[in-house]
Amino acid sequence: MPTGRAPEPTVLRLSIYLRCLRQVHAEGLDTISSAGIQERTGITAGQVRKDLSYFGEFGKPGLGYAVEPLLTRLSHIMQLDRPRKVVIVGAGNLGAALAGYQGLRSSIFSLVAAFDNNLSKIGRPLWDVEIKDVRELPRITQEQGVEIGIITTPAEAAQGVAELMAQGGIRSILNFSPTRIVSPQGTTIRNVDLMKELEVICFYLPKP
Amino acid sequence: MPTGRAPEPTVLRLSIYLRCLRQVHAEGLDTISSAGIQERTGITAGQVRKDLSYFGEFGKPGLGYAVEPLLTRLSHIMQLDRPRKVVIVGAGNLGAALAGYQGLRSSIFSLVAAFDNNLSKIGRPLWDVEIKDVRELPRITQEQGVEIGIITTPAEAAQGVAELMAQGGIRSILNFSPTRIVSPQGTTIRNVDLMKELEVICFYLPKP
DNA sequence: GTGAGCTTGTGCTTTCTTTCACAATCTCCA
DNA sequence: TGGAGATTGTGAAAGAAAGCACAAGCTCAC
Repeated sequence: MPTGRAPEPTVLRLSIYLRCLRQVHAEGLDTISSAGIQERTGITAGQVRKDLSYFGEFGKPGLGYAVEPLLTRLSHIMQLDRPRKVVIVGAGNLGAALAGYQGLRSSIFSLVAAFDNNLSKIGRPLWDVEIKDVRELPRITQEQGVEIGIITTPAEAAQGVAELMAQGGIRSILNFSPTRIVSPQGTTIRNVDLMKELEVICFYLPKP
Repeated sequence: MPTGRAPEPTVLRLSIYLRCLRQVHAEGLDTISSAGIQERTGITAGQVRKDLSYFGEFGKPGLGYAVEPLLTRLSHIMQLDRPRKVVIVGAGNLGAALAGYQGLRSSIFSLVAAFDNNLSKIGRPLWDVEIKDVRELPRITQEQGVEIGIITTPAEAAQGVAELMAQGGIRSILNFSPTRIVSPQGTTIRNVDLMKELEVICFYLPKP
């Protein structure tokens, strides 16, 4: 097991391995080799082995990896082995769509509230939660022990929301707004930028 | 100007520069330095200069970059200088949210249709387009010259949809379904994996 | 018990990115 | 016109990630 901590690209792939393992497990297989993972994920076998080796020795030579134990270990490493509460700020189209997402009603994630600053939305139901005033965010997230925040507001509001979240004890933020947020002290931010993806895809369109 | 083509990380940043430049332009500035871009985007000035240098010499020493010309040049490089037609397949929550996205009704992108395979959805309106039978996709995209496809179906359907898209002449695909798609010959795929983002964010939660 | 056959973990090599630093170039004001 | 000040473009160095190849280890059939 290497000494330093895993590089970011490895962490991104961990989530892919996890999905693969869940599927393999559902299919009833007990064991899978790095070559088998390559076949299902497209990630080369060598890469798989190197990635996993950052966290320990999980495989048996000649046999491969035992699916269930590896699933358990990886879930633990990814900190997906206990429930996490999530809030969404910005009850527009995207916010509403994400709020309805089944992945936020799983054994791991649960959506506890949605927030907006638009008075005509506040108080209304959104799927199975109620839209609350964003000014209540710090109090509510603190009280409920919310750890993850999702931002789906317009760009102008994003920085302020991130700060409210930090104030409310949220440590990890997923930002869908098309702007850079300067991380409040102690928080991690990941950006998902739909417009960027759309533009980048154009770059790769065949040149005339 | 370096000979080879730009590395992928550079292309991703190009889109960020573009957004920054649009904003700076809207503010009425004529000129911006790499340091100025760093201030607004967080990308280091040296990185900015190197990225841009892959495509030409756009700046003037002592002055910086002329905003409008650079905007034009970058738009051209990203192939964002002419309209692109887009279709969405999968009229669920996420598909519907994306279909309503203003960015798909801009001077560059226009949404021409949404598709689904669910009979109860086919024929219904979705914002300003109609939901059509996915089996009509190849014909319609071919006729209309659609270049970009967005997949928001469940995982099981994604591969088949990608193939229909390829058949309909689509060359670039944005895949939101939580699965790996094997690119049909001649198409580029970019994946946006929401569940993955959510899981990865957990990894970065402070360890207890 | 033993050997054939897989498959892992990992050091080494190669490739890809980022950072650094500075000569060259341009502007602008006196 | 000339010189101070700013800022670029880029080669060279450092750093990060991916690919490779193989010794070591495990299994299983006979």
